[in-house]
Amino acid sequence: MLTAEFIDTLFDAELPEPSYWETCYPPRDLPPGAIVTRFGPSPTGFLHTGGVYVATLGKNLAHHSGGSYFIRIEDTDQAREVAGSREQFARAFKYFRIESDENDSNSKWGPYEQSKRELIYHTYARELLRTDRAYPCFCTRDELAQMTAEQTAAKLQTGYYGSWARCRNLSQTEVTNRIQLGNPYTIRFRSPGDPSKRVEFVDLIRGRIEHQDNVNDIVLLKGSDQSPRLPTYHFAHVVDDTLMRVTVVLRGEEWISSVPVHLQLFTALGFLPIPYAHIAPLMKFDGASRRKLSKRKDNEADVAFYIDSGYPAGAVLHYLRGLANSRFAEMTFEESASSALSLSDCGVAGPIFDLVKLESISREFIAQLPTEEALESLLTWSRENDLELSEILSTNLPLVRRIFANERQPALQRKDLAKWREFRAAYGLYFQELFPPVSDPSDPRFAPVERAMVVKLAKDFADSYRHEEDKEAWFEQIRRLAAAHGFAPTAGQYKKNPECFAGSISHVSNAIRIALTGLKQSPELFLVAHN
RNA sequence: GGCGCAUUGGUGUAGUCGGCUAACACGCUGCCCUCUCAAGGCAGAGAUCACGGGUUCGAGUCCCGUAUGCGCUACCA
Repeated sequence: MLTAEFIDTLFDAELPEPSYWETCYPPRDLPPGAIVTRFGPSPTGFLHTGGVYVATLGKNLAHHSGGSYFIRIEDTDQAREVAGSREQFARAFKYFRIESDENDSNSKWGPYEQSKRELIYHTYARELLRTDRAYPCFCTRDELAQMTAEQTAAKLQTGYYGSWARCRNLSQTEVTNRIQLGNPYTIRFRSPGDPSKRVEFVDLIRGRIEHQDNVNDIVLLKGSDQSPRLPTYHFAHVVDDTLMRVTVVLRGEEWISSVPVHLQLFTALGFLPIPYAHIAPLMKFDGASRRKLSKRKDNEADVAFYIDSGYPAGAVLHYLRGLANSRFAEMTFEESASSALSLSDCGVAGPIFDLVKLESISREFIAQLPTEEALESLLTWSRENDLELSEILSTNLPLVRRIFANERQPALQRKDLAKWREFRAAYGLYFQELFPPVSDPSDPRFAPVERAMVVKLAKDFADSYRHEEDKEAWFEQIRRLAAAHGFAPTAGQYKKNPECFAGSISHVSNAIRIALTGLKQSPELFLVAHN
């Protein structure tokens, strides 16, 4: 066992005692039952859809209980950090309304980046050394890899335990010597685990879970040759969530296996364990099998996919809530946005993230959006993702407003847009800049109406055109036009006696449609003509 | 290999103490409406509730086993 004096030489002489941090971070003054949750993304790339999933649930939980939700950047792996991810995160947090309630300037429980909490971890690491619950380990990565290979070859459990834990009982003299030689070292936890023991704990989503006890002497503090000298996830989780006074740890189910270690750490540090809620990960089909939605393989795993395509946040969030708990899927958008999540009602199997379903929800979402909100949403999206469209829209604002008022009025429920990126294809016909007019009467799109007929129809339509304000009256002139050229004036008549006519009214209106819009499909011609 | 978690139509789920002729939404097919596309209306196909045992008058539901999938087994989170 190392002496207290020796242990202190391993750390900064000014390093505070635990009592200091504990007074810095008192429990929050919150109503009874209030829940504090946190979301801890790592800046190792883009924000994962699963991150938004967990974050929005955590925020819901906190807010509906009168508690607090915060984001803590878990940047303890400096080697894997990707430049620019923090900016990407900020954009995504804003878009999906999962911004932190707390930050370094409005709260005393910060800092909210783990790399800035270095001293806190050091204090507690020193504390564990002092009580002999931790020890310095000089094993190199190569040695560790070698050890794992041997264990695998011998079909033994891999890890740093038992006789494999070579640095577990180093004498103070050995430790001193190796430090003087300049050997870098980590601080490892002296696990009190008993391999024959099983631990039991209650998960807020899954109920009782049983697990083999942890026997691994996991790393607490990473290499002494690094600066800042940061903790592993396990250690940071226990220290931070305790000091930051988190009351429910909501995280992915991949952490279930680590709970025994975490429980040991809470005990070793004299902390009270925090209730866990392990949520199933979003899945994805890959051929016949399913797998976790992957950052590498699936572009819908990157939240930028939704932002750039212009899926409204409200639609995505609604879908995500429904995935977690199907009760939400049955609700209206307003209800689901304002209802409290119940952890025990959450599913335990990883749901398949289905883009088709999202599109359906998103179409409905955009369709029910009040005109002004839809307009605002479209303009915001185009400003950031389609500058050309943005300019066309802003120079034609009255027209855009009219289109939205006529076509996008919620009562019509025209569900033709799942995302704003589709606006060009669906509504470009209203903007001269966005479609090439069809002027060639032999254009194949007019088929089966023949060239000569196209010319006649177009000429007559233009010559006799009257801008009627009533929809039926307006379309009546198309019917007259059709009848004048031997086409059936209604689809019903053509259907009954196709041999009596040159064609159906639909052929005529299609010819007009194409001439007018360049498209084979469009909203009602009456609306086209009036915008 | 060890350990954990999961498994209800194509997809997501509901199915509280066993009473199921297994429900809802999306998707799919057909019809109706209709100037086209949507939307809407109507109808339909699609599930021996992963498999095998057991308990029971009765099992999607309880128990045991198997399979499959996912995860953990890192100085990644």
